[in-house]
Amino acid sequence: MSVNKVILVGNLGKDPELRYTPAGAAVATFSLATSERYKDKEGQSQEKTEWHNVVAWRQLAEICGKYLHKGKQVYIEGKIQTRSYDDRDGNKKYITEIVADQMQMLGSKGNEGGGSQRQAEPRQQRPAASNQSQSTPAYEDFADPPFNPDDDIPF
Amino acid sequence: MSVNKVILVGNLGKDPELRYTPAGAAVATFSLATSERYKDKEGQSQEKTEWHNVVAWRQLAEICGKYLHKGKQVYIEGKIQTRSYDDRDGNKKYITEIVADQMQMLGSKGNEGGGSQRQAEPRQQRPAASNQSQSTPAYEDFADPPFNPDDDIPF
Amino acid sequence: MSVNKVILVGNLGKDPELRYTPAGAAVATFSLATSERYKDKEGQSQEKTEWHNVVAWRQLAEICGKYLHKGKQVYIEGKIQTRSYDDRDGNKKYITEIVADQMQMLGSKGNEGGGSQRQAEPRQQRPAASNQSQSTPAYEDFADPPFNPDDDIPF
Amino acid sequence: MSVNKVILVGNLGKDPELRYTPAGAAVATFSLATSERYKDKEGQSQEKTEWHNVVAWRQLAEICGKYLHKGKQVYIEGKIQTRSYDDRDGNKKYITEIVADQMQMLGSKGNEGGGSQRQAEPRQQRPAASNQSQSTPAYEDFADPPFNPDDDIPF
DNA sequence: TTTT
DNA sequence: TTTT
Repeated sequence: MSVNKVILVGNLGKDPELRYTPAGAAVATFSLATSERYKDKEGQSQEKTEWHNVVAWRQLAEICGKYLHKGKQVYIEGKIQTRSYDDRDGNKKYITEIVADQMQMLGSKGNEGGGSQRQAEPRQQRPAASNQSQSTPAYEDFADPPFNPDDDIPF
Repeated sequence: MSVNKVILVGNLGKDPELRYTPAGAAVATFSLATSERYKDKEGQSQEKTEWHNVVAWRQLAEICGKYLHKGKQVYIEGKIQTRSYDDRDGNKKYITEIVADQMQMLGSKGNEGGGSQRQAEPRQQRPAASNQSQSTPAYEDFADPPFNPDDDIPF
Repeated sequence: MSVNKVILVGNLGKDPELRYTPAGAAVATFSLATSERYKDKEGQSQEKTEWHNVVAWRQLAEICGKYLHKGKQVYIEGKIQTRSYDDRDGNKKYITEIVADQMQMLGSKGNEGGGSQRQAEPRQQRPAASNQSQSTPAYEDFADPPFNPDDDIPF
Repeated sequence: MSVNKVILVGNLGKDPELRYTPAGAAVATFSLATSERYKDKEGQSQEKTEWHNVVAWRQLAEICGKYLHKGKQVYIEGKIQTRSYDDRDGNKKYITEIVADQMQMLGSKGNEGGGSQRQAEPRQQRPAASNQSQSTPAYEDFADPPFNPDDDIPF
């Protein structure tokens, strides 16, 4: 009896992070920028950027991990989800994420943004150790119903 | 060069809050529940509810303030926006909101939820003094480009 | 590399038609009205109604056939598809349809429109013989890739 | 009380046609391809292309006429509209169009498709005489409420 | 053919 | 805090 749908077209701020749950489920996370032009009070054209935390699971995570990179323009369809976690100081914090269920790469050839990779081939996998995200806090009590990754989430 | 679009169909958890900026711009805020059914590991049907902070401005705010109420089912179209504020303890916090640019009341007659008002007529205006939101922190440094409410935001 | 998405909220003009392909795949069709208010040149408020041909397949078709009825308000998500057929006079005609992949009933209790059934229980199944649609022409050369109903479509 | 929304990401099949109503309102039309991959019965990957007739009005029409061209990838948001007309033989025909209310060019630099123009600058205006669309029939009885172009539509 |  |  309800709808929770998000549609984004934007560019990745960094290469995506691809990790695996202990049970082996792939999870990709990346931040996506959308920007909006507007006129300020002086009539000057300004730009405001919104950063979205995007999460993809399983097969879609693998695809994101392989083919997306910093600067890439993508279409994302998903839902909004807010989860809470405790930071190092024990404060409860909330983070809102977009759980992607569809992704389309846009501007195929030549629109590879400012990223370090520009080829259409899969990005090279970086070692897991250097793969720690700074931006997204760890899931402490995770429960994403549709996918049931019944164990710790690696971010 | 980007798209930031949200589509929600859900029910209001409470009556909306309607306030005015010093410059006279109307602002309505309300929380909207969307829920999702899923099967847990035991195969039991479960429900997970997501709460969305919705903000409407100007004419749309007036309409929301007048016609929406607790339990009402609505269609919302808007964009995702995250702003930061400092809580009482001086900690920087972030809140993600849906800035509505379209609202449609659904299920008109008879689907008035569990709210206190059930008529199609405007809800009675409550005194501004009792109108303080608990749920949404004050805007300290607000800048919503399209609307430019150039002064303090009352929540 | 592309997106084809439709989101509709409207009311059924008639009860849906539920049929089965020779291979046993369920197909539901119904027309859905969306309407728009506008001011004419004289400043009079007018209404313009748009009728959408909606098609649902398989499990979603069964649900539509069982629970939807004339007047019911629904949310539909799907894609636009145009197919051609030859009418009785041998003229090539085109019909644009919305192939639904998600449906949500709205305004649950009390918003059952002007239909003949108002209960939440499944609508009674009518005999297949009386089930011929007037409104949607027969598929002659049908190919809906995702579903591959590899045989004649009964409308 | 209803929603009629379309979201497309696709590529233009030709340069857009830009015309003006007698009253001076700009109208741009173009066809947009979206395509979908699927597996056929033999498990072979196939592609199915859907062509959408897109119409834009006024300022958006001018922008489309100036900056879009064959092959360009765009994001379109709008509504579905079906209108009827009589063809040369006096047969009533129906055409379904997407009336755009938002357009975003995608894949900015380098993703200019197979078109004849590849620069970011405005396309050169072609003489109106050579501007007759083959693909979209003339409006005979046109009434687009929000815009009220109160005269003949040039296609 | 629906609904407000 | 809603709704089914």
